[in-house]
Amino acid sequence: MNKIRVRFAPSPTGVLHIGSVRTALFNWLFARHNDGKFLLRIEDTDKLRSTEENTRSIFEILRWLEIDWDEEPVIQSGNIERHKAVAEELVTKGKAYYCYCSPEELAAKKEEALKAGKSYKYDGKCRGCSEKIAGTNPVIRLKAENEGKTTVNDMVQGEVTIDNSQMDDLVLLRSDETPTYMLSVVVDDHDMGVTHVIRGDDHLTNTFRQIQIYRACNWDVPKFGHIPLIYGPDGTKLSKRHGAASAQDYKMLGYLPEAISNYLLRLGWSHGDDEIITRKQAIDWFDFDNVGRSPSRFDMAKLQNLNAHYMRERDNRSLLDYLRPFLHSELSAEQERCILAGMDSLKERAKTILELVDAAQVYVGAPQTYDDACLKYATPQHMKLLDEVVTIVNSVQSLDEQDLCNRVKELAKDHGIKLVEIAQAIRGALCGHLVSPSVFEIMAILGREKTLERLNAYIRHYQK
RNA sequence: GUCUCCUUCGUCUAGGGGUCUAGGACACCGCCCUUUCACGGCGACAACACGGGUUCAAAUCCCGUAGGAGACGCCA
Repeated sequence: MNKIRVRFAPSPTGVLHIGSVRTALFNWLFARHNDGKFLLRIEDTDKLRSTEENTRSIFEILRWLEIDWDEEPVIQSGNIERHKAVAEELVTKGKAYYCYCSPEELAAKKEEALKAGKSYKYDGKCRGCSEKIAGTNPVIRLKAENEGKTTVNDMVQGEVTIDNSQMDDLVLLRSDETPTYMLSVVVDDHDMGVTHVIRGDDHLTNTFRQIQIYRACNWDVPKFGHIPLIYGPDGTKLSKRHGAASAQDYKMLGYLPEAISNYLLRLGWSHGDDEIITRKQAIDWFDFDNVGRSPSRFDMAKLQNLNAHYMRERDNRSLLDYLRPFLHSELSAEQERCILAGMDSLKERAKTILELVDAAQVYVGAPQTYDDACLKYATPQHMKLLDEVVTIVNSVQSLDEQDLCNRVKELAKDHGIKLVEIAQAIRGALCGHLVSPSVFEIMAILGREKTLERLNAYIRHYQK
């Protein structure tokens, strides 16, 4: 029995689109589920737009998402001679031919066809040319079958049939003797022993062209699975202008890889009512029967929700390591101690690492400014209360969250006011704004010295 | 324009002829918890695109219509 072999074949002409990441994930899950191989191929034949840096970032982001590959990645540009040889062989076998039509000539015909309201298709003028005339630069075109119909049994889309009269004599080899994408994919997929081609929906119609190449070469045609594209909230293809479209973008926005994976998996695939799905479950459950055929829209709010979930699930130490690169400076041992101590409460309030970074500022340093909202808790009466809080902080033996809470509650009671009045004033002093974990927890973590500094600074600031 | 695909709550989806007065999740709204914000708990709102068939019975099958998307390169 032949083992399943799938591949992910990005072109390094930019960063990885989030839709490509999903394609990679589906390929990977399919391979792992079936105990097959997941291969990588870098389609760098567009030399002008492909860069080393993009290739590196693709590897990096896949590793980050824990999508590992099984064999040495294939670099497509290394196979150009092979592609060329295949094209020439097809000419000798009478399956392809040299075409001497100039681009201008073709453009004119195309325009004419368009004007007449007809769809353009190469007219096959050079179909008889099996010889290469010395000193010329013809392209090689495939002699497409245009009788009958071709049906693909797609793993996602089901049976798709096209009339072969639609088929075009596509270019296999350009006039500069470089292979076209159509030729390269087919040859490489064949040479790599790819059994299942899983890719974006946008390739569905290309599939029929590629099948023709497989047939001309007399090669086994792999199975195909075309997964629907991901759209933005407005229903058009997700792109940069929707805010973030690449995996890198989401990484920088502070999303965890496991959240992105989980979200992408559920976008277009389902397993009953399950929403939170571990890697292991994903591998166990993944199959193409449950991949939807309709395109889906990217929903940032749901991603955030999942991210919040996975942040709460992460242990505090790993979260601390995670937020380091987002910080402006190195953390001191003391700052680390505080953040770690307060992490349980911090992570519960953050949906992204970026938000966690903001929330952690309480433990990085004293507030530089105070939000206007603090004004509400900066009246002379509040200052008097804070003076008493200072007294409490000075008088207790050590700062304990529960103990502080009890004492301040007592204080509120004595003054006949609600706890919130004092708590918010303290919060303003500690954080510079009015949203944070428990102020008593913060005081206990910060310790007496820093707590007093911040309380006094606040009092001084508003007493002027 | 031609070809191909798609169409269940705002969004992601469950559903594969009767168990659907259509289930879950996110978002939104309300309540509870509460020192703020979150978390958590409870609840509300909310969908089978439309029109024809087939059938005792259709969200589920068939055919149209409309809308959306993708492909039509010597880009990948």
